[in-house]
Amino acid sequence: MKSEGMSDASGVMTEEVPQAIGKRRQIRPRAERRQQLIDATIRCIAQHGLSKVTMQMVTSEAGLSVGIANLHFQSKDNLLKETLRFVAEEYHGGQIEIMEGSDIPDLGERLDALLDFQLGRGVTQRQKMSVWFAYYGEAGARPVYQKIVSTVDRLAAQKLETLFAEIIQQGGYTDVEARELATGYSALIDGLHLGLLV
Amino acid sequence: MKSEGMSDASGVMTEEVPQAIGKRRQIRPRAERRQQLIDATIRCIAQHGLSKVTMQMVTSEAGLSVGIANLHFQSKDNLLKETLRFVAEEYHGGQIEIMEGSDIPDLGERLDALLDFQLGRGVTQRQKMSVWFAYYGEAGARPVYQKIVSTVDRLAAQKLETLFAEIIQQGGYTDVEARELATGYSALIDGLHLGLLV
DNA sequence: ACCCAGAATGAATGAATATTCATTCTTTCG
DNA sequence: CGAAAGAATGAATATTCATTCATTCTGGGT
Repeated sequence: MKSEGMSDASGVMTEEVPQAIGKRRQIRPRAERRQQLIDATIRCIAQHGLSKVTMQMVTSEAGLSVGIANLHFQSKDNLLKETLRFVAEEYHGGQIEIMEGSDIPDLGERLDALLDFQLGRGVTQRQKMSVWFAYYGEAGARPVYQKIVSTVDRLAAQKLETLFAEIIQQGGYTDVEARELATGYSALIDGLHLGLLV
Repeated sequence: MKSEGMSDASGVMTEEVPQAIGKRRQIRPRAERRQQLIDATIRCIAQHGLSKVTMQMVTSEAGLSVGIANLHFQSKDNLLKETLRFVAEEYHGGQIEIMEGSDIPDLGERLDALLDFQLGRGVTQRQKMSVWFAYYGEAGARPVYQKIVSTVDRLAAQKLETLFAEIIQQGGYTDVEARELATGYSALIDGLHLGLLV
């Protein structure tokens, strides 16, 4: 090892390197840095594709140094896994909150709110969707991803089925199975999202 | 450069390496080798995921030497691009053939045949689907993929809309838009495929 | 003011992997 | 048969990238 005491070897021009103004090293709590890195990862996946993401890319997108991702996430694999977990939980968490939220009493309106949430646009939403499908593409080959996605997926499907069941009961409809309705609805939404990506 | 004339430096034990019996070098036409490599690529993507595929992996899956992929496809990127093109064209080509095939006169039956084709199982079909979605995940970030997919997609959508229009006319239905029906149908099928992957 | 725990940095390292190309092998055609 | 064309091989090379870790820095506690 031994790294030649260089930095500032000149003794002159010790002006902190003029570059980007006020870029002092900042110390922040662990949780905050983790989130910062996950957000950067999402943007990178959306912009370059899961298979082209590198640690350099993510850390510089976050405005931090290369080593920091390993410091907080141990490995690249783990960073990607945690990023998927975050997106999955946020997406499905949002849905579940709407579905069981008692702040919207009318069931029909609740369904509308759900649709709004699922199809609502905005850069962020679009980026999250890119990430979501990037992982879907790898899920077949990676049990870890599959587990994360399916766990959270199943829960949302459950809630959706319940919502449909309530609507069916309240409206006195017949000839409709809540289960099938929920499956079809989910598939339709997923398919529409896919269409938006291309 | 300069490669030190070594090979067989020992001078003894020059027994052709007994390994796998009868593995003589085979010379085949360009087109055949290309297809062989594309098929191997599909299997590799389905099994390991797009981001983990390596040239070693693909060529050895094909039972050939490392260099051959670059010989026939110039680069890895190109091999992947051509693989996507193949899957896209096969999948949509199959659909289109069914939709405009005059060998099934009844329109309803034709729709059934389409469904069969789209949801029909089998290892191969499943592998192709994995590949399909792996690329979808990257499509947002890669104009090249997006172009291939959307071109072929648009064509199939067109044909599907026509089929629905015919059915609507023949059945004398009203209150239905062929365009919307086609969009919904496609989204539903895509969504169901996604569900199958997890 | 001084200390130090822990946060952050980034040059260096090494492993993984795409690509090249000199050489070897097959087949075809005169 | 002999030579030429070009297909195939795989060791060597070049590149890209994750990961490590010695060093530097920061801010709170005394």
